[in-house]
Amino acid sequence: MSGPGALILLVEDEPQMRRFLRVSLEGSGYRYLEAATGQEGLSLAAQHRPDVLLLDLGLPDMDGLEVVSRLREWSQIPVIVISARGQESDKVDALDAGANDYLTKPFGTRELLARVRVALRHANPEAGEQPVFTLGRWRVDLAKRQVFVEDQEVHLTPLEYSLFTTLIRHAGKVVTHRQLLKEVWGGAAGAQPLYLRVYMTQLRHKLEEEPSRPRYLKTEPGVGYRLFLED
Amino acid sequence: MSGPGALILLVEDEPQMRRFLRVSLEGSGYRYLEAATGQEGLSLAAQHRPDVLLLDLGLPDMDGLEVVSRLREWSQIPVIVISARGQESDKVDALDAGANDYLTKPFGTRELLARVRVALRHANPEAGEQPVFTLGRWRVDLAKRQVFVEDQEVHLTPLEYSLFTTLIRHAGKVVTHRQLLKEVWGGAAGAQPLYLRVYMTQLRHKLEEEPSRPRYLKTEPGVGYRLFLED
DNA sequence: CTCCTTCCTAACACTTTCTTAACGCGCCTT
DNA sequence: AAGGCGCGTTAAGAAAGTGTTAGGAAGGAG
Repeated sequence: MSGPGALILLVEDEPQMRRFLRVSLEGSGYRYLEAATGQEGLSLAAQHRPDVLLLDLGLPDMDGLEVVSRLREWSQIPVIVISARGQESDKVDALDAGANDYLTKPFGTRELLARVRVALRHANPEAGEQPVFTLGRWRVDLAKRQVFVEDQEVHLTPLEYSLFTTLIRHAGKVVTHRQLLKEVWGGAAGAQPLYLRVYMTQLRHKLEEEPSRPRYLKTEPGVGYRLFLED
Repeated sequence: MSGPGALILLVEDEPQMRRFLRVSLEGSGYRYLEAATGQEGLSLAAQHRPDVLLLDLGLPDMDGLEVVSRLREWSQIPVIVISARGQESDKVDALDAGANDYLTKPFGTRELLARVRVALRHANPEAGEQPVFTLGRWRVDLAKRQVFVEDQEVHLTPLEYSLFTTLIRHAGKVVTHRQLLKEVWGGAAGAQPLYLRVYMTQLRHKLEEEPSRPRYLKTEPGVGYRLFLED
């Protein structure tokens, strides 16, 4: 997760500051977690693997620097330190302990958010493994929006692709007619079960070896369709 | 190269500041390069691939922000901006343009060095970035903004070039209409899908052998466009 | 100011995709 | 065995999306 919806963990003991940052971060579309102590912060970081950690140095239970170095024992999560201490030696120590950035209070919200964006940008230079779905002779590269059968690319129209990936998302499970129509054609009205039959036929012709006796794109009579995982 | 011996490029027009930083950096064991203008800085960056770039925003020949975004067209080299301007909006703009850090003059040497160490620590292990992209008969020098077909230079207008390099950045993947309009025309409103059709036509005429049956600049109907990598 | 480049816009031809209808087949019920 | 039902299949028209061209507006350079 790198764009909006990224998870930010704030470790800060001052309630007023927490409330302020919470509003700023949630208002910018980030998911948000908070801890009031270093112990709690480390434990939450381990549990939830946030995308960025905002760390106040002045914590009651342990030194902020220790939080950073403990975290760095197992994680490369970007850490932005926010601190009232503006001494150069404080900054140097924090940065050398493993922090990625150091912001002195008071600071502007917009600068903080910009630095969070930098951290997120840096966090995954496409580190996230590309989502590729494979099944039998099929390979689907969700990122590139490409479908291969026996390493031969097959072109799918937008609706075909949408229908197919919807089944992939629910791979193995039955997806009802209603659910498919909703997810592929959008909640709007007008979508008829007939569409499903037409497009399932087309998908089978493009993807199945024997379209008339499908191996993976199975019909569940009276209920819906299912992408069969077993062989 | 990431530890001592790393190469630092300083882009700064003020001789006094240059001398000062040179002493600090060389004294810390870094290899050192300098440029007095944005143009020279970009060119040196392309030639020598420094591990970190220190950039003064107040350059005589071009805006510092433009240096960053030009650089980001082909390189992920960490950029630390050093500037006399301390306004929050300056910081936000620079960071959003692609800078990794922002330091306001005057600053302490030790803090600068600590931030350089952070940048180096972060340095991309995946050094595979090339300022030159080649595909079939095409060669694109991202640093110099030059495009060649069969070693013959082809002139692209700014928008054509931007559209082309956007597709290159996402080479192989489908780029949606929305995304292209956002990245090429800027988030602002008014951008219409019609623009894409017009400029794709022009690109194809300038770059493709058979513009009406493109080999690389493919359309994904209803979705977007894709720079096709396979043959 | 004029020339030149680049960008935006509109019109029209064309292609792909979507929707719709008709028909065939097998299964179950009566 | 006949009829109803659900699903698969096919094809054709409608709709949506795309390619192409050209001309005028806007902006910058000399």
